[in-house]
Amino acid sequence: MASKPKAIIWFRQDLRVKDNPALTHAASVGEVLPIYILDEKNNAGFPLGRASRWWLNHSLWSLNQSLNGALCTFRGDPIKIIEELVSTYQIGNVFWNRSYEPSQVERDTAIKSKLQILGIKVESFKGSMLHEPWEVLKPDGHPYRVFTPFYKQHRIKAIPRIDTVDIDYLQFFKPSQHDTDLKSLNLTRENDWSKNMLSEWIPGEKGGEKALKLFLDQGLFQYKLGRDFPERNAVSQLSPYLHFGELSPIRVWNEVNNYAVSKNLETQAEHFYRELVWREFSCSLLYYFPELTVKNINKRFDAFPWRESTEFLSKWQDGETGYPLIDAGMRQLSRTGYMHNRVRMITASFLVKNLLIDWRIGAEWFWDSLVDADLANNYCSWQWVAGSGVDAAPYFRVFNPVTQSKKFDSEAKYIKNWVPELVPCPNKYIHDPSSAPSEELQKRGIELDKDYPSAIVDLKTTREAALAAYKSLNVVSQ
DNA sequence: TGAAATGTTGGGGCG
DNA sequence: ACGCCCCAACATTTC
Repeated sequence: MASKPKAIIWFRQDLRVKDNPALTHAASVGEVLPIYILDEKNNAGFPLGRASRWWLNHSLWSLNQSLNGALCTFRGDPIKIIEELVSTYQIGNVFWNRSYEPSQVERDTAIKSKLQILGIKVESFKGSMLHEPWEVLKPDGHPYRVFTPFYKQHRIKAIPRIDTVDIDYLQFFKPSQHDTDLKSLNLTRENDWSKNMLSEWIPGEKGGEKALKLFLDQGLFQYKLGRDFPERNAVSQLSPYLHFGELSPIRVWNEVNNYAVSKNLETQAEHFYRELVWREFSCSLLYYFPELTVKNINKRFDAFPWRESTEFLSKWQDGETGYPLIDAGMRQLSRTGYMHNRVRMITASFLVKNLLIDWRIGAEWFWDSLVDADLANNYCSWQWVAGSGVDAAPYFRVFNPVTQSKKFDSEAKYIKNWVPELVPCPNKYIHDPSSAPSEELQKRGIELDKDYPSAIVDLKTTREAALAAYKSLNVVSQ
């Protein structure tokens, strides 16, 4: 008896049902086996961080719901697992949406050719990017190294169409001989932190839809200027959904575009597109410069005199630097797996330029802590801040956390939210308590180094030291 | 997707 | 009335 043709959809960073071309194609073949493989070996050097594992766990759970419980999860080497599945259950087709990290590209290429030798039909699709790295190149065929021309080139290209599949018509089959339970992945453990995370986030496709609607309602109209203010709800907070592919960038682009056109918000939207294109730019950079996660793109930085200071590092990580905006950001990160974009730049600048700690160490902390931890975005951004990347911030651009605080959190709402011990502090001193006369703080019941740390470094002298260190590299600047 | 130092200008106080 | 100084406020430059 001839059974129906079967297809595997291998979910990776596309944990959604809507606008998922690999799923659509699998559905068109016949019966579908949706799988996810936790491939920890592939992330050599970059094992999933604790925030990522938490998010992934909930996202897979949510995807399984959307697939009526048909999702099968495995851990181990994808080639072995897929090979075994196709031979055990006579599966003729394997589909996935492409990933672009160097180790993923290498792995997927090997899997594709091995399965093809076995006579399996394998096809991969564009599902995570508006345009893939090889679709946005300079006229001479080389990759862009500067954002603005990349952006211009990117923007003139037509945005791809949205793919749709009606989930009710999907027919699944169960691999009866395997343990495919999500729990066996052991991704996360329940504790106080994870409980709090559940009050902050709704991972998964539905949560993504909700976040997108919220952004259209409350963020987009004030995006251009408002996104600089950490206490205003102007940023999209879509990054984790885009990283895990719970929202497709094509859908996000289209929804924002439709809404912006109907409400005359095109200028605001354009600034949001820039951020989407930064994501694509980072993806392209990592694709063409695969070592940027471990090495300075600008080789002159190899001689940089980084300082080893576990004491400063842990104070930065714990949000105990004595600079309230820095501490607010770092505590938001630890507590919620997220930090507002501007505050990311300021905290990163502080680590690299005021504490002179290697950007790779900061990147590693963010990688572990962020729910939107993304290899390309994270490491490109850190190199950008450090000044060691392509098209990076000039080395002399040192953020002053106190000035930034007064400018972008003038009422200290963000600070008070994350550094509650400073709530009684007078507004005049809250951006830099160490500069306050101690009796002024005592009046409000605050004692430095007891209730809140005094500043761990002096901004002026550390800034000068950073400039001197950078100068010693003879980095060419504008 | 800076900040600080330096330069310039112009109004007001004052002799 | 006038020049001089002071010093914001703003602009430019330098790091």
